[in-house]
Amino acid sequence: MNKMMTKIAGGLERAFAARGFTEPSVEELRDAAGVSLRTLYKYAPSRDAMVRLALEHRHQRYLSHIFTTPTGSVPQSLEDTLDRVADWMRTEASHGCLFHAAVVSAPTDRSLRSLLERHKAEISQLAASQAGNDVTASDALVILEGLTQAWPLAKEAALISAKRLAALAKRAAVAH
Amino acid sequence: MNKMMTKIAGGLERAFAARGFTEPSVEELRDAAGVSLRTLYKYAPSRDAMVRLALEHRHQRYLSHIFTTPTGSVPQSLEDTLDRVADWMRTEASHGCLFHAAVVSAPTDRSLRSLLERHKAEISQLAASQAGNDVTASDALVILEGLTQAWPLAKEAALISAKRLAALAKRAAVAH
DNA sequence: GATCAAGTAGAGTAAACATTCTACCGGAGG
DNA sequence: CCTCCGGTAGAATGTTTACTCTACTTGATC
Repeated sequence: MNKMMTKIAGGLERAFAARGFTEPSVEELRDAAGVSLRTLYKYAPSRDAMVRLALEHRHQRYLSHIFTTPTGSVPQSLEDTLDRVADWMRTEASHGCLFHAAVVSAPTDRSLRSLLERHKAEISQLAASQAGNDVTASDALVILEGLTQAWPLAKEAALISAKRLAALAKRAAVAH
Repeated sequence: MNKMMTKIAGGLERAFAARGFTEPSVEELRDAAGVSLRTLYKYAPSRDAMVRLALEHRHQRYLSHIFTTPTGSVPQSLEDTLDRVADWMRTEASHGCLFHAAVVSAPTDRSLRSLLERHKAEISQLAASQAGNDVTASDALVILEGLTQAWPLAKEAALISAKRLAALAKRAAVAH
């Protein structure tokens, strides 16, 4: 039941991340979820619902990858957070943010947009507060979006630039 | 002929900007282009070609909006450039970058990806050099992407943050 | 051992949509 | 005058695809 739910959500997330939101057919999504068409539709009664399910799963995984700690090392500064984001990009999201991708593929879907907004608001607030509010949430948002979006184009150079900007913003804040 | 070409390209750009790349049907694109289906296919022999046509048109308009001068005021700093980008977002692209949107809607299309890469490389190099190289192209890329992507979420606050970051980067560069 | 909840496998349906084709029109040049 | 070039209008085609439905299996619980 909940086992089944997370299995499906995980499979859907993988499929959408690998192939985008428009290309995979429902049959392809079924294969990725490893489940029959009937049960897939039971847990997500429309293709749109499959997208939402995948994004909710993604949100949880992203949060725990960036902010929570398997071993105890919580990010202490925006620069730490950026390192973890870069790590995420390297291993999981080399094509960019899945939330933006979802919204862009269905720009009229109101519920996707609000999912995106909640996701980004949570991330940027967490990033700012983990960094001891050396930096505003809006600064954090611009830098995080900049890194995430520039990553596919500039890879490690984008990380270096983002971290330099974060360091400058912090120093400026500390000096009032 | 060329008259017809730019009319079609402009109409397509408007349609894709307003409704995304997946939703509008070719018939809707035809209406936006103000032309018959037959001539539409003459100038863009497939839907994919329509996307490319729209993006090329977009690229020209974006460059001239940001960097060239109707009245003579070329941007002299990255901050000036950011003001012009914000102006563009206010009036034209409140939903985000059309190139990213196109790639995301067809992630396997190699030609779209290279269009995106050329577009972004040109923009960030121009931005850095207009600013007298107070800032690297990679810094400029991160800040520009950050503003463009954060704009739909934070509007004017994103502009303020982006400009502050640009100012800090410049001061740091000037002080070696 | 019967029942029932929850699954698989996959055929069927109806709509949407990209692309093509047929038939027609206006006007500029010879 | 007439003849094409370059356009309009829109019907036809064939494929793709989201979603539904039927028939069957499994395994736990009473």
